[in-house]
Amino acid sequence: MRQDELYSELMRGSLDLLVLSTLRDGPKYGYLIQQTLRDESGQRIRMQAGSLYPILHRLEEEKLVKASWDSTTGRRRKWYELTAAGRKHLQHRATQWRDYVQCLQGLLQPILDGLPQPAT
Amino acid sequence: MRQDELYSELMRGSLDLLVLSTLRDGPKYGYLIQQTLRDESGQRIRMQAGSLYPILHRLEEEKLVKASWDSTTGRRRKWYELTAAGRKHLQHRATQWRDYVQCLQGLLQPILDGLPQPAT
DNA sequence: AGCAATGTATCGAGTGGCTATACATAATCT
DNA sequence: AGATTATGTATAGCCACTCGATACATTGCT
Repeated sequence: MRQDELYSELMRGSLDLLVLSTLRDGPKYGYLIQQTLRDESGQRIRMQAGSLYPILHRLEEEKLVKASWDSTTGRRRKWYELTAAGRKHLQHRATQWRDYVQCLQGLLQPILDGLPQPAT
Repeated sequence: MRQDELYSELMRGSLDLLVLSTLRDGPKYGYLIQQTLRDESGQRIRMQAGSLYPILHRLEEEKLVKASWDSTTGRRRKWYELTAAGRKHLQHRATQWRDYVQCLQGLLQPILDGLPQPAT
């Protein structure tokens, strides 16, 4: 656990999905992927660098992303972008995730009903 | 992977949540938990015995479920039921899951839009 | 008698996330 | 100028976990 009240546990099954989804609109480098997840989730999804980079390397090895170093700036940056296969994979996994959520919803709804609403 | 087109990957982060949720209406034994998940998910969620029993033992150790052997029938059955702490834990995890889903929804919606609808 | 379903359990292999650590550059503060 | 913080990528090792295979016993069916 750790990380106080974050989603570390739940993220286990969808880490690659999280990473791939941040690349949907174009290339990003690792640190920027972290920031994107953090910001777009209202500071709730925090992916550790030690988790992120191994995932990126694996995705690269699986030809789902393509990487290239940025040599123009003094700062070393490795940009990742979806390959065609990567985009297809992302769509497949996203669809699968939506279906899985629907499955769980049925099981959890009776529990969630009768519970106080979350702070919106 | 394996298991063809099931949710093995996605389930990784929510296996204990799945198990606990089947106990919400009363005690069940392992095999029955498997059947419940399978049936209530339209045959899509299949938890292997090799995954289920270690989880149940861990939950028991964590005092989230209480187990007792059924001695009346010839068939060995170990019934599990939620403890007070277990029910609280379940509610907490269910809430957390709902919030996490909402986070991901935002990231995935643009990808899911423009994709063919699933077979309902 | 033979086979499938029911029922619990464990082991070994493979995977995979996370903490800690390392290293380097740019920007900001004092 | 020196120190600290933010930016940026990467790896090693520990730990936890999932799953397929396997084992064993009972019940029901043919």
